This record gives sequence, C-alpha cells and structure tokens, in this order.
Amino acid sequence: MLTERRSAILGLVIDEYVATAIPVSSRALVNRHGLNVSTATIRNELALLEEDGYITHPYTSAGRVPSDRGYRHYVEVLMAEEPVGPDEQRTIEHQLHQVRGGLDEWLSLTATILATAVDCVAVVTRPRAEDARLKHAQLVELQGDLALLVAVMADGRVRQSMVTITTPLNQSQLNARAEQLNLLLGGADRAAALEAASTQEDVNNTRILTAIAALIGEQRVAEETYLDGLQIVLQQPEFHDVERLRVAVDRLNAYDVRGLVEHAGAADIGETRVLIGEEHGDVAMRDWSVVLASYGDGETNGMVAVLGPTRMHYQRSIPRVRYVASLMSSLLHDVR
Amino acid sequence: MLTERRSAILGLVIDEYVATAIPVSSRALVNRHGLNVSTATIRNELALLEEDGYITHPYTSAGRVPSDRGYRHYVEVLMAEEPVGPDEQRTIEHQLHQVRGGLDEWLSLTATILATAVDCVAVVTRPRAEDARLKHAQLVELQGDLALLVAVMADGRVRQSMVTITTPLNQSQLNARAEQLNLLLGGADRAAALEAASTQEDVNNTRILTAIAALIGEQRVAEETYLDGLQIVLQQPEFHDVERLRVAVDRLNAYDVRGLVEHAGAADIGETRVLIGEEHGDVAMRDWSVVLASYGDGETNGMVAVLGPTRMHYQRSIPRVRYVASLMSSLLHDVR
DNA sequence: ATTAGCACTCTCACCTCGAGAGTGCTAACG
DNA sequence: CGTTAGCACTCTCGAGGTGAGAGTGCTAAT
Repeated sequence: MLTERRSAILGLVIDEYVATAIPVSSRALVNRHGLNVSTATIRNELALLEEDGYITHPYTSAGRVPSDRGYRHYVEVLMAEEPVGPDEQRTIEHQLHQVRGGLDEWLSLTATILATAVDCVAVVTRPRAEDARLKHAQLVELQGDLALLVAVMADGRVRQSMVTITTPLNQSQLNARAEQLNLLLGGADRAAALEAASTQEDVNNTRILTAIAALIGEQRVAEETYLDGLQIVLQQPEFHDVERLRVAVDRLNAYDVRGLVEHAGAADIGETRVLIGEEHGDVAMRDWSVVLASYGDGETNGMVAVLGPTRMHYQRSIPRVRYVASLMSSLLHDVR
Repeated sequence: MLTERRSAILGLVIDEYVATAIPVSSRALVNRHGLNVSTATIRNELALLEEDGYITHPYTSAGRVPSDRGYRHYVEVLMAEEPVGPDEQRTIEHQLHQVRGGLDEWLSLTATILATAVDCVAVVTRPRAEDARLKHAQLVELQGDLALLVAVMADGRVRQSMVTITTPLNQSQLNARAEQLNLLLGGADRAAALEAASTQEDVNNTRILTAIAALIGEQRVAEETYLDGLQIVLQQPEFHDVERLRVAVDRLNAYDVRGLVEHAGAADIGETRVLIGEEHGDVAMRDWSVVLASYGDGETNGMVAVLGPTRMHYQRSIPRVRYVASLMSSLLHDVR
C-alpha cells in the first residue's frame, strides 16, 4: 500500500535524484526538505517503498535510486508539470521564425531547440500522410534513354528516381507522357499505381508507373528524421564513466527511431506518451526514457520526441514536448 | 640531416606505433625487427630524430611517438602503399552493386564500406557541378495561393521550395507557366535566373524566378554529405580515456566538412590529398588526419574522405580512398 | 662509430587504510 | 503503535605509499 506520506516521500526522492544524480539518503531528505520526522522514520518508509518496488539500492549502504516503477508513479500521479513560461515560449517561437529555408531546415532547427530546452536527444520526424498518395509526377530528360522521375506526394514530400526508357524521348515528349500518367493516376496510392502499371500495354508506361509506386511506398528514415542533442545528453553525469559513455554513443547511433514510433503506437494529436526504461521494449536501451508527441492535422502527421536517461527531468520535458508539438501543428496548419 | 639509416628507423617507429598505439622503445625496435645494432645505437639515432622534430617524447622515460612532421616524411618518402587486393576489390564492388535505391543510398553505402575498410570515419559528398545550372523547373498546385516549386539541376540534384502566388492558378495553368519559364531560362545559372527575375513585369514570374535562383545557389551540407564510422573510430585505443572520448564525440559532431573541403582545395581527380594533424588548419582537430580524393568527370564532382587519428594506417587508407574514388568516378560515368 | 653498463626518471598498478556515508535493527518513549 | 535515538555494520572512495618495470641518457671502453 502506498500511504500518502510514503507517496510524498517517493516524490522527494525522485526530485532529489533527478536534480543531483546521486543516490539519495534519508538524511538528505530530512535536511533539504524540512521534514518534521527523524531520519529513522524516513528509513522505515524507504524500506517499505523498496519492498513495493518503487526504489532500489545500488549497494547495501548507499542512498536510494528510483526504479522504472517509481518514475511511472511519479509521472502519472505525483509530478507537477513545469509550464513553458511566456519568455521561453517567445524565445522558441522567435527562433523558429528565423527559418528562411524550407521544411527540412525548419524541422532540424526544431530538433536543436528541443534538445537544448530539455538537455536530451531530440528527434523530429517529417510530417507524412498515413496513406501516401501521389500528387503530381514529372519526367525530366537526362541523357539518352535515361530519365529522371520526380514525384510530389500529397503531403508535400518530393522523391526522385531514375527510369530507363526504351526509346529516347525529348523533354516535350516526356512532358506529354507525364501529363498523361498524371491524369490516369490522379492521387493514387501505392496499390493503385501498381494496379495501373500492370494494365499498361506500353513498356515505358509500365516502368514509369512501377517506379512511381516504389517512390510512393518508399520510407527513408535518414531523410525523414531530424536529430540533435547527442553532445548535450552525453554531458549528463551518468556518462562520466568511459564504458557507459561508449555504450551510449554506440546505442544512440544504432538506435532505431522507427521502432520507437511503432512501439509507442500512433499517439493522438495533443497527447503525450512517456516510455520509461524497459517499457519501450528495447532491452539495449533499458536506461533510457522517451517522451513523444504527434503533431499534424490528423491526416498528415509527424512526431516530436526526446530521448534521455530514465533520470530525466520529466516535469520539464513532457510539457515542452507537448508545447513544441502543438506549435508544429499550428505552424503546419498556417503553411498549408 | 636525415641519413638513410635514420630514415629507415623513423619508418620502423611509425609502423610500430601505428600498429600498437604504444610509444615505441629502442628495445622494441631491435627485438621486433632483427636489427644488427644495439639498443644504445638506436637510442642515439632516436635522439637525433627527435632533435630534427620527427618524433617526440610524452615524458622523460617513455618510448618515442611520431610527430606530424614524422608522419609527413613517412607518407611522402618511406611508405609502401598496401594495394587493394583483388578479393577486397571484389567485395567492395559487390557491396556497391547491391544498391537498389537511388544515388543517396549509394553514397551512404559507400561511406559505410569505406569506414569499415579503413577503421576511420568516412565522408562522401554528393556529386555536384562546379557552377550549378537549372535543368528543369516544375510547379505543383498545393492549396489556394501556395505552389510547390521543384527544380531539377543539371547535375541531377532535386530541390523544392514553396512559392506564394498572388492569384490562385490551377495545375494546368501552373504547367503552362513552368513551361514558359523553362524556355526562358534554358540551363541558366544563379546569376542568369536573378537577372531574368529582375526583368519580369509579372509579379508571380518574379517570385518564381527568385525562388529558382535561391534553389540553384542553395548549399545543404546535411543532405549532401554522407558520413559513417563514428563508432568504429572510437574503438581506437586513443579513446579509452573518458575525456578524450568525450572531446572526440563533440568534435566529430561539430566538425565542419565543408571547411575541410575548402581548405584542402579541389584535389584533382585521381590525386589523393593527405592532411596530417595541424596541417588542416583546424586547431581543435590537431590530433586528426584527413585523407581525401575527388571523383567525377571534372564537371560534376564529389569528394571521398576518411578522418582518423594522426596515428592512422596511411598505407591502407590512402590507396583505399583512391580506389573508392576511382570506382565512384566510373560508376558515375556508367550511370550518366 | 658502436656498444655495454649503469644511474636515473617516470609511470603504473596495487595495496592499504581510514574517513565518511548510509543503512538496518533494536530497544525505549509518549 | 508510530516514532525515534543509538549503535553496529557495510560498503565506497580517495589519499598515500610502494615497488616493479620500462626507458632513457650518459660515460667510458672497444
């Protein structure tokens, strides 16, 4: 059972540990929070909290460290979110409005801003329609029998690939051909494009349509996720140790952001998901937590997330991830 | 003066140090290379090499470590390149032919292959024409007064940006407009596009042409350089120390590859440049060396480079960088 | 010019040891 | 019965000390 007092003590333990990264002792709790009980009483409570699995012991005579379960309780029950103050909002919006370039630059800046705001690794994915549809295809003459196919998707993604044409066509012929196929396809998804490809008599049309289908279905993690903050998170005291630092660098390099999104499921817009330690399924990342939110209009969506040690400042990171996601939603809305 | 024997000894010191990462002693040299002189003689020679600045001493009683100057002499005079054997060639070519996707995937795979082949960080830049020229522009209707401008460059780059149109145009009107501007521009470079923009009566044309000019001139490092091997190079013994490891991660994240290319100058196709330690001008990277080569047809060029500690296996890395660059040149030629 | 010999220097790994931080338990207290 | 003082016990951590080992640099002999 989690009495009220015990619960409050758990909150203090977590606040303290998050702030210092040092296992917290009964004394530290009494001294630094003006409790009216003795350290012995606190020790009794701590022992009970440990029995219930909310905290642990690195070794017999060290202070207490929160467990995944402890953090979970904290995030769901105890924590008071630290709102994004007006100044901070202004700073973030100001930085975002600096962007002169396109969407990419915007997304990558967002990752940087978020990373510095919460001292974690930040990940932002490019907005993407659930079911990808073609908006417009174009063919550009390259050389001889080679043409460049450029496909613009309904969500604004632009993709290209090369297509070999059996008989060389000049640019105006290519234009005509593209126009013809655009009319034929008119907002097709991948399946429809493949279907169309299979019913064509003309070899070139089949090739082009197949290539279009491939582009519609294509997933390119590298170009669709923007990431920053590796150096920042590695400053955290948990990485003062060589081995841990090396492991962290390795892990973060190999870390599969796609897997993360899939495991978290599509968070609803406005909602924030928190995955603590082992909760996100990846054992290799058991010491890491993830806070993520989706943004977009429900049709075309992207994701904003931060990745940090389980000893993360949830009070700050959760509202900030939520704020940035909502900001992205509205900016995206304004642009469209 | 660098007598023949002294020079040979320098070679041995470097071979030894490159292999072990341990400062090399007079004894190690005599034992491991069957020299017919005593350690004392070697010590005398080492003292003279040190006087001339080819090697140094971490502290009074440690072995010798090569200096930048020592490596430079080694690379230019002493070194025997380790050729890329037929097996290795086959493996590399085989891996490269696996690629199904586009140029990007190809470049990123190249970086990975090179990184594992030489145990360094590998950098590959996307081929790019010296003076960027437009090949074809296209406008796609998005929503209301917003259109997506897609520009294909002569070197195959595809770039997009949004353009606001004063009065909404439907897709076929946009097509016509694009066609008109394509005819007007016909392979223009940035200056010509700006020139054309300034002489237009129509506001929309001016906007579109200005946007095209911006796209032609745009440099996007993130999307034009492919990098791999961070984890690999960090395995090297020099990074067993926490502080060095952290510094290396920081540095490599912040490292400005563009600056590197600029400082190295445009290496001629077929030529390999080596920048050792402080030679590349960036003090922060004084412990790092760079081996780079250009590839392409002289018009449309890219760069291949590896980045590693000055204690790099130059014998392997130089021929491998050269080989990969020439491979890229011919593959690029075949595709075009 | 080469070399054996030797004194000297510096590092590194290892050990010990005591201080300090914390806990857990017990017995007493209101 | 919850709370608390007291105390024994455990474990870590840093300081200091030490000896072995690795290497050099010098000198004097060949």
